[in-house]
Amino acid sequence: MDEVRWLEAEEQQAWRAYLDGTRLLIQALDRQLEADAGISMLDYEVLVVLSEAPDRRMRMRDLADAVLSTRSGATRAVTRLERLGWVRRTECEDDRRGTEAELTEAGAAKLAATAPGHVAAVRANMFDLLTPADVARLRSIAARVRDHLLRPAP
Amino acid sequence: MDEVRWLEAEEQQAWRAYLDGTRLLIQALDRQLEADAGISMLDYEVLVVLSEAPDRRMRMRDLADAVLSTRSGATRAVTRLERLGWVRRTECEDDRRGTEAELTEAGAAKLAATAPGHVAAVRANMFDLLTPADVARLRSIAARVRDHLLRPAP
DNA sequence: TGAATGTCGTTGACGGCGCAACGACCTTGC
DNA sequence: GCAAGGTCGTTGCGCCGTCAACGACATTCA
Repeated sequence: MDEVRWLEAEEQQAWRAYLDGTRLLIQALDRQLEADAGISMLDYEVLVVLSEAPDRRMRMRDLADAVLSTRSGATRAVTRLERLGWVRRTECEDDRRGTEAELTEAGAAKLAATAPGHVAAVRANMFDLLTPADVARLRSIAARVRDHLLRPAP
Repeated sequence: MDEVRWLEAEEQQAWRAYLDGTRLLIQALDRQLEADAGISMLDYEVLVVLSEAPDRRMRMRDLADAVLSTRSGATRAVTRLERLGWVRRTECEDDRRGTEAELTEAGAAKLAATAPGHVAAVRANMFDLLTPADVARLRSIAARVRDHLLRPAP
C-alpha cells in the first residue's frame, strides 16, 4: 500500500454533506411515503418501474436490476405488493422458469394517487433548493458515478 | 391538493441518476468495508466520530445524533463495536442515566488501518470522477439539502 | 441426444434498523 | 420537598434486505 491520498478539506466537507444530506433526504421521503401511502420507497419504485414497462409487466430478473436490488429483494417486494393487490404474478410463456410481475389497475390507481405527494416532497426537500445550473451539474455528477459503478454488469 | 408540478425532464434525469448513483456508491463502499475490515459503514462512521471527539468519548445520545441514527441504532452499533474491543462503555459522572462510548486504543488502531482503503474507495468511485468545480458545487448542493432537513431538530 | 453448466425465482437463516415501551434518573414548578 | 413530566439508554418486536442453497428449467457442446 503506497502512501495515502487523504481527502482535501473541500472534499471532506463535500463528502460529509453528501452523506448526511442524502441520508436525511431518503429518510424524509420514506417517512412521507409511509405516512401518506403506507408504502416504502422501494415499493414505490417498483410500481413506477412497472408502470413504465411495456404492458406494465416485467420479468422478475429485469425488475430486480431496474430497482438496483437483488432477486430475493424483488421477490419479497412483489410478494408484498401482490398481497395488497397492486401487482399480479403471471408465468412467462417463452421461459417456463420465469415469472412476470404485472401492475394491476388498482396498482396503477394507487400510484396515481401516491405520486403527487411524493413529487411534492422531492421538490420541497431538493429541487426547490436548487438552481437550474445546480440541477444540470448534479445530473452530470450523479450520472458519472452511476455509470462508473454500473460498468461491471450493465 | 392543487394541480401537480411534475418534474421537468432534466430534473427527472437528475433525480434518477442521483438515486441510482447514490445507491450503487453506498453499496460499493459498504462491500469494500465489509470485505477489507469486516465492518459496516455505520460502524465505521461511529469510529470516525468518536476519534474526533474530545477524549475520544461521547455520550450515546450525541453519538446517535452525530451519525444521524436513532438511540437504538447507536446502542446496537456500540454493542457490536464493544464486543470487538474497538469501543468501551463508561458511566457518565454528572448524569447517572448516561453512558459514554469511548474509543479504545485497539479501536483507534483499527480505524487507522481501515481508513486508507476506505478513502481510496471513496476517491476511486467518486472524487476521481469529479473536477474541483464539481466538488464545490456538490458541497453546496448537499449542504443546502442537509441544512434544510436539519432545521427541525438541530 | 444427453450430460454438464448456467440461469430463474424462491426460501430459510441471519443481521440491521426503527418503533414503542420500559425502568432509571433528572428537571420543573408549585 | 415532592409530584408530574421529560430525558437517558436499553430491549422486545416486527419489517426489510442480503446471502447461500435449492429445485426447476435452459443452454451449450461434444
